[in-house]
Amino acid sequence: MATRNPRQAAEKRRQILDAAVVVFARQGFHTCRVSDIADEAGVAYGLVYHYFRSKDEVLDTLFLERWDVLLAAIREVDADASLAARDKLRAIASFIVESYRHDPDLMKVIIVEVTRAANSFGRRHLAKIREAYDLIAEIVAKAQASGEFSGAVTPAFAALAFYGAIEQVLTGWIFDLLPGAPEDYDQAKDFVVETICGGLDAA
Amino acid sequence: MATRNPRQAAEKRRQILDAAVVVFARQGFHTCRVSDIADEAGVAYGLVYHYFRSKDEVLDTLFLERWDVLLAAIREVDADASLAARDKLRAIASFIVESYRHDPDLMKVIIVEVTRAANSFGRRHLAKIREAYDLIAEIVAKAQASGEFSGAVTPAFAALAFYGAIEQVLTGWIFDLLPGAPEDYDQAKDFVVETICGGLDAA
DNA sequence: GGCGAGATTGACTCGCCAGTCAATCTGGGA
DNA sequence: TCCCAGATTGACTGGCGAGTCAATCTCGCC
Repeated sequence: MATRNPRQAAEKRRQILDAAVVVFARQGFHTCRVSDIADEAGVAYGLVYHYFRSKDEVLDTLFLERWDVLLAAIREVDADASLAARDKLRAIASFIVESYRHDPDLMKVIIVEVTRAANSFGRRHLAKIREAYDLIAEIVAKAQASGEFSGAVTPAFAALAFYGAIEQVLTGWIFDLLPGAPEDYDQAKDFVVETICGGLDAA
Repeated sequence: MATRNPRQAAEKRRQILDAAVVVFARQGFHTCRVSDIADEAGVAYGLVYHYFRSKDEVLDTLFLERWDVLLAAIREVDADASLAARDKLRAIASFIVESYRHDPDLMKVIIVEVTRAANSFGRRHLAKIREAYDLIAEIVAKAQASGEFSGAVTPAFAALAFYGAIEQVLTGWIFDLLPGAPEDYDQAKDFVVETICGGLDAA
């Protein structure tokens, strides 16, 4: 075989994906040109099309890669029977916030260009996004059955409110609507859980 | 003056705006062509540019018109000293849900194309959108000062969670993630307030 | 009845950029 | 050393659609 080391090919592909994250985060998916990605990656224009069928596929890849990690994390949390529902939600909130802390550009791209892009990409990945809602709803449903949560609200609704609150906070950080210092990250995890589980009402 | 009845000009303009709502809701802002708007309005292509400087300005106009109504509604609710904070939030949730019931296409366009379009239009109108968050945060802050709400969470955070929950529910209706029958609309108002104020925890 | 300001028309221009492709390079195997 | 599959290059094309503009129409006024 005359194929170059397949490791190197994978690295080039990765290099393009990483460059895409930077460019998408900086300029937005629709505003940037494919040549911007190639330039950022230090690679010729055409090579992007050697590794990906289209500009769309680059973003799809970034999203699916990361979202599958998120889904796996939620499933793992849910499987831990020793955790109360409140702690499970805490763990999920924590995972998402830590994802943002670890790679804010990637999370920005996923939220801004996919999750919140209800037309273009959000619509295409609706089923995938919905999986996360459903998993969270399942946790709520079990907690309601066991009496840990009240049954005043449907699980589907609770899941939407929970996920919506987290996403809104990340969006707040992304667009400087909310202070985003390191200590705010940890506080946010508590705030989300406290608000959704405990409510705003005085005790 | 040789100007045609200014009433008729205003009506033509309105006609174009209404057509734009239909087209944007159906096809999305980026996917539709200006000629689609003109066709839907039963008007020549060029006339759109007689009344609006650009395609963007059409959407800007739709958003600002409606958002100002929302801001006015929130201010009015807030000004009513006889209302508890919980009731104020209930009234705001109700107003938004009723807006959706009354004109789902318009609300879809505003949410999908502006409010959640964090890059393009969402960014342009960030300050305007933020006004709503700030108004809600103010209500929370006063309730915390009076002891109605606990101080466990910052007002800015509570406002984001509250607004995020409502928007997520509307998004759920828009994309059929959540049942959207008439009775669900009224239930949703209670759910949002119940979740944010009362929390999921069993009493 | 005829004038003219503004309304209305729609064919056309023009820039942009995703995607193509033929040419060139490179490195591992024989 | 030579060969060639696959990697890499970047100039080029093709289509699309926003915005322009000169021509035409319409209606209120004198």
